[in-house]
Amino acid sequence: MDQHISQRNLPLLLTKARETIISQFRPILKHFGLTEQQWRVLRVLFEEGTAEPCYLCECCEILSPSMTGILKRLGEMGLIDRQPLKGDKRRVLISLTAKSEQLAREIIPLVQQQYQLIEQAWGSDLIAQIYTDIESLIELSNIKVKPVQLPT
Amino acid sequence: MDQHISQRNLPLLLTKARETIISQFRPILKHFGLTEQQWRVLRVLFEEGTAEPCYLCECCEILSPSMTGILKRLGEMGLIDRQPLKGDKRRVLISLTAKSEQLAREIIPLVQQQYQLIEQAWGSDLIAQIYTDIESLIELSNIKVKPVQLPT
DNA sequence: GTTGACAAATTAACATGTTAGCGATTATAT
DNA sequence: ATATAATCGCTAACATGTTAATTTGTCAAC
Repeated sequence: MDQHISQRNLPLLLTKARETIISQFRPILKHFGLTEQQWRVLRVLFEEGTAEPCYLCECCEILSPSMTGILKRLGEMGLIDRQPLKGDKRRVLISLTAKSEQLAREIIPLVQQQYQLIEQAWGSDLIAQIYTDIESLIELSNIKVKPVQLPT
Repeated sequence: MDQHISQRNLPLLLTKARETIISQFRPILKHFGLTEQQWRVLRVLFEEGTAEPCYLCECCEILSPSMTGILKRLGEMGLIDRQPLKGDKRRVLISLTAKSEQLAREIIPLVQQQYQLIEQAWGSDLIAQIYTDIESLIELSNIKVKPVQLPT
C-alpha cells in the first residue's frame, strides 16, 4: 500500500527537515558567535521586551535545566540582564542589554533575507504549506492520544 | 500581509512538531531502557541487517562524534556486535545481537500501534500531508540556496 | 500561624549535538 | 613508486537535551 509503512519515522523525518532549514542559517549565527538556542532566546526577548525564564522555555521549546545554562552564558556574554520581580522572590525578569538589542537589529534582517533566498530557490508554496501543516499539527496535539498498552 | 512575518521561525516550528510526535513514543522506549537515538540505530540495523557507522549516521541524522558514543553504549549493553571489514582497516560492520533482534521484534509492533492511535486521534489525512510535504522539502534541499551576504 | 500542596529555578548525572582537529588507512594523480 | 588528497573513525571541548531530585518561595486549607 505504502512504501513507507515499514520505515515510517516521523520524528526522524522532522529532524531531517529541520536540519535542512537550520543549516541555511547556521553561517549567520556563527558569524555573530551565537548558538541556535541562544538566538531563539534573544529573538523572543527582542519581540517581547522582557520575559520570565519559564515563558522563554515555552516559547523556545527549551527545557528548564537547559535554559538555566543558556541564560547563564548569555549573562556572561553581556547579552541579557536579570532583575528580580517584586512580590515573588522566586521569579526573575530577563531583558536584552543595549549590546544585544543592537545585535538583534543586525541579525534579524539577515535572517529575513535568507528566508527570501530559500523561497527563491525552493519555492514559497511548499514552505507555506509546511507552515500550515505543522501549525495544524501543533494545535491538534491538544487532543490527547491514548497510549499503547505496554507489556508487563 | 502575514501574521507570521515577524515571528516566522521554521526550525523552531519543526522542533515543536517533532516534540509533539516523539512524546507519544517516549514511554515505549523508556519502558525498554532505550534512548530515541539508540532506537533509531537499532531500527536501521533491524531493517538492513548490517551497516557501517557512516551509513548509520546518514540514515539516523546523527553526527559521527555522537555516533561513536551511541555505538559504544549499545555495545556495552550487549545490543550490537562489531566486526572489522576485510580489505579496509578503517571500516567496521555493525550488526544486531540475538538480544537486540528480539528486542526490536517486541518494540516494532508497539510503535506501529501507537502510530495507529495517533492517526485515530488526530486524523490520518494531516499526518499523510505532513509526510508528503516534509519529503518534498528534503528532496528539494538538493537545490543549493544562495547564502546571504554577511557584513564584514 | 502552621501544615501541606504547589510553583520556579536550580543542581546532578548522563546522553547527545556541534565544531575542530587528529591518526591511521586508502585512493588518486603524477 | 611516491607524494597528495580524501575517507573513516575517533578524541577533545563545549553547549544542549533529558530525567530525577533538590531548594526556595508562594499559596491555600485548616
